[in-house]
Amino acid sequence: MRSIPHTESFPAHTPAASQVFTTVLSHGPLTRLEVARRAGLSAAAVTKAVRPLIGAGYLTEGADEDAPPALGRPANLVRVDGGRALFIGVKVTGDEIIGVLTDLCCRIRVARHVPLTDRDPRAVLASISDLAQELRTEADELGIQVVGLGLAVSGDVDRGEGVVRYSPFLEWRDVPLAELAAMTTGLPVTVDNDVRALTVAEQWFGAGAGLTDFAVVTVGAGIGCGLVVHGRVVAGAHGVAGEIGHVVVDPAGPRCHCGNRGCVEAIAGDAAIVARVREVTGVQVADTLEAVALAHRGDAGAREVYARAGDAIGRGIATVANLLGPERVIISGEGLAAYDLFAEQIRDSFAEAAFGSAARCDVRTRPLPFDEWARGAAATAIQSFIRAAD
Amino acid sequence: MRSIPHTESFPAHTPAASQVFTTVLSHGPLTRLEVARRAGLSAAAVTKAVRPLIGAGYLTEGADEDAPPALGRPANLVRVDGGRALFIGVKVTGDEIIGVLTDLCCRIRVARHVPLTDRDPRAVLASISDLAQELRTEADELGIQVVGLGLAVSGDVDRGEGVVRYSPFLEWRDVPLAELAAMTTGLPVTVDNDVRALTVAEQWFGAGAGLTDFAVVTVGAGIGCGLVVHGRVVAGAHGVAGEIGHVVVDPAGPRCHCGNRGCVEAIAGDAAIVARVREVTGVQVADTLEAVALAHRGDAGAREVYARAGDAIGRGIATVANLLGPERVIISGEGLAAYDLFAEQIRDSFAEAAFGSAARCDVRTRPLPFDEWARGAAATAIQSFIRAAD
DNA sequence: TTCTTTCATTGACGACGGAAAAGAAGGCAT
DNA sequence: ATGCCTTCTTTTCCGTCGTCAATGAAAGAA
Repeated sequence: MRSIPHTESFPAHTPAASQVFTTVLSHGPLTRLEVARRAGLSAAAVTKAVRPLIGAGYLTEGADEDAPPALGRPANLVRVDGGRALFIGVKVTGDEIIGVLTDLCCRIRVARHVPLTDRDPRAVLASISDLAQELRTEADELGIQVVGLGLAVSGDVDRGEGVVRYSPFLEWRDVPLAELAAMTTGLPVTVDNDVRALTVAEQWFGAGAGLTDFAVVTVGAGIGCGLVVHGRVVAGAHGVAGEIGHVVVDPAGPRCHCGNRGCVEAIAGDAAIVARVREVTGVQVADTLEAVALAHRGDAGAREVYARAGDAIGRGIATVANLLGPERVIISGEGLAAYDLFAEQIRDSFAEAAFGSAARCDVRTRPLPFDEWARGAAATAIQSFIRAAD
Repeated sequence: MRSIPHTESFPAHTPAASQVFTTVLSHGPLTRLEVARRAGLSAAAVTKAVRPLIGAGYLTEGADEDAPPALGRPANLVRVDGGRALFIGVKVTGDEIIGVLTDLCCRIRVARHVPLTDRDPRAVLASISDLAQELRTEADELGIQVVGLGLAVSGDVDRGEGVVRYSPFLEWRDVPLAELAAMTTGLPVTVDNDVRALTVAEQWFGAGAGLTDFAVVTVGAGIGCGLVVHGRVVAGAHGVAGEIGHVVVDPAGPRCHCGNRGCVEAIAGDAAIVARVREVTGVQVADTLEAVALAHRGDAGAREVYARAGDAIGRGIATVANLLGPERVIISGEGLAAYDLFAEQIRDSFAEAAFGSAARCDVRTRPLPFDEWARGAAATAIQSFIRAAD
C-alpha cells in the first residue's frame, strides 16, 4: 500500500464511514437501518456517514422497485455506484500478465492479457505500464477515472511496504514494485501476494462476504491457500502463510521441488499430475488438458491419479479445518476444470480427515475465470482506496 | 463469559483504559510514556487512563530503585498491584481437578488438587465448589477478595455462552457450566477450553506477551495447540480449532482413536508412545515414566520411538507454521519431561518440513508445572474481569 | 381522515483521545 | 549556587464521533 501520486481520495474519514461503506459494498443494496444493524452502529450514525458518500457519488439511493409492498414507510436502499471509479488489477505470472479494468464493485469491465518474455523487473514494469495505459484508455472512453492499480504477484510480498521480497517464478528479490509502478503510472499502487489478493476479492465480493473465518484454496500449477481469521487476511509474520501446497500429506509420497516428500502440491499440482499420468498410463500427455481428456475418456490409470490428487487436497483442507475451524472453505483455481475428476475424493478425504465438528465446515467450489486473479489484484486496490482515508 | 453475581467491577470503561491496563499487565512496570508508545496512544491519554486505575488500587506507581541515573526527570514506573484481587482457576480432567489461587498478575499463591471419582456434572460441580471454597478461605487469610473463577475443560467449549458443548473425557454434552458454577460459588465464572486457556496465559503472562501471532503446542496424553492470530485466540467457527493432534502426518501410521491413521497424537501421544515402546522393546512399561526411564537408560528401541514422536510433533508444528506463519511456537505440556528425548528430532523435522521463511519461526519450549493448566483457567478469569467493563 | 407502522433525520449531548503548552524533577555546566 | 537542559508527566482546551431521544416522512389500514 503506497500512494505517492494524488488521484482522488475517498471521503471516509471515520471508522464508522469505512465500515458503512464496506458493508454496503459487500452486502448489496441495504436500507440504512439494515446497514446499522450489520455494522453494529446506530441508525443516526449511518445517516451521517452515508450523506457525504452520496454527495461524493460513491453511494446512490433509490427505492427497491420490485419489493413487496409492506407496512410503514418504504425503505430507501443504499447501494454502491460501481461506475463512480475504476480500478486496474494486474496479475503477473512467469509468462504472461493479465490485466482487468473493474468498477468500484469489482465487476470486470475489460480484460486483457499479454505474454511476458522477459522477467527482468524493468521489462515487467514496462509491460505493466503499457497494459495499464491501455486499460486507462478504455476507462477514458467510458468517461470514468481510474483511481487505483493493484498488482498481484506470487511469492513473498510485503503489501505494507509494496515490496516483492521473493518471487520464485519471476526470480525477483526485494523489488519495490509499488514505488516503481506508482512512478511510471502515476496511480496509487497496491502490491500483494496473488492468493491473498484472491482472498480479498472473495472476502469483499465473493463467497466469503460476511464471514470472519474462511479459507480459499486454489488448485492449479501450485496449490495455494488464503486464510481469513478474525475478519482479516492472514499474512504471516515472515511473509509466509497459507502454504497448504507444502503441507505433507504422505511422507512416502513423491518428492516435491521444496525438497520434501508428499506435499499436497507434489501430488495434486499440475506438473505432478501430468508426470504421474505419464508414468501410470504410459501416455505422453503434454499438459493438464491432455491429462484431463485422458481421464475423461475413462482411462483408469489417469482417473486414479486424479483421485489421489483429490485425496491430497481433501487432506490438506482437513488440516486447515482442524487447525483453524473456518466457517467455509472455497475451492477455486484453474485446476477446477478437472473438478469432476476429484471432487468426490476431495469431499470423502476431507470428511474422513476432519476432526469432530471441523467436518461441519462448508466446503464449496467456485469457478475461476482466467481473469479472476487479476480481479483479486483490483480488489486489493479497491481496499486500499477505501482505507487510504484512515 | 458470564457474570450473574456482582462481586467487584473493574474501572476500565474506555478502550484506552483496557489497553493501558493490559499493556502494563503483560509488559511489567513501564513509564507512562512507554505505555503510550506500546499501546499506540498519546501520553495524555495514558495519564488519564492510569489515574482511576491507581485510585481503585489496580495499578501502583513508584520510581525504579535500581535504575541507572539518567538525564531528565526520573521516570515513574506504573505496575499492576497483583495483590489487589485474587482469582481462582480450576482445570477439570477426567480423574482429578486442579485448583489454583492466583493474584491479578496471575502468580500462583496456592495450588490444590483433589481426585475426581464421579464425572457426573453435579458431582464435578460439587468438587469444584468445595475446592473453590477452600481456596477462598485461603484468600480470606490473605485478606484479599476473590473476584473471579475460571474453569478449563478439554473438548468443545463455548466460552461466550459458558457451556461445555462436548467433552469426551468427562462424557459431557451441553453442560451450562458457567451458570451452574456461578450459582454455587457466587463468583463470576469463565469457562473455556483448556488449551485455549493455557494460550491466554501465555499471551498475557508468558512467552506470547506482545506477540500478535503465535501458537502453543501441548505435548502429553493428547497433543493440543492453541493459536493466536491477529492478537486474538482462535476459537473456530464450530468450536474446533488447534487440533494439531489430529493432523495426519503419516497415512500409513498407527490407527488413532479418531478413526484415522497417523495422526500426530497416534504417534506422539502418551498412550501411543507407551504402546509402541512395549511393542518395539518387549518391555511391558506401565506408563510414560517407565517408558522415559527406559529410553534414558539408553534402550535403542525406546529412543527410536521417541525420535519418531519428535518427528511427528515437528511435522505438526511445521504444518502450523506453513499455514499461519506465526512469530513463535511455544512447546509445553507434561510430555516435556521427556523433552531431551525428542527435542532434536522436533527441531530437525520442523526445519525440514517448514516451507521457506516459515522456518524462521521461533520454536521454543517452556516447562509446564502441574498447576499450569489451572493457571490458564485463572488467566481467562482475569481476562473476563478486565473486559467485563466493556 | 386519522392512526399505525416503519424508515430516516435532526440536534443536543457526552465521552474520548489528541495537541500543545506548562509543570516537575532531576542532572550538568558555569 | 544558579540557571539551563533534558525527560517525564500533567493540564487545559478542543475537535470528533457516535448515541439518545425526539421529530419528521411516507406509506397502508381503519
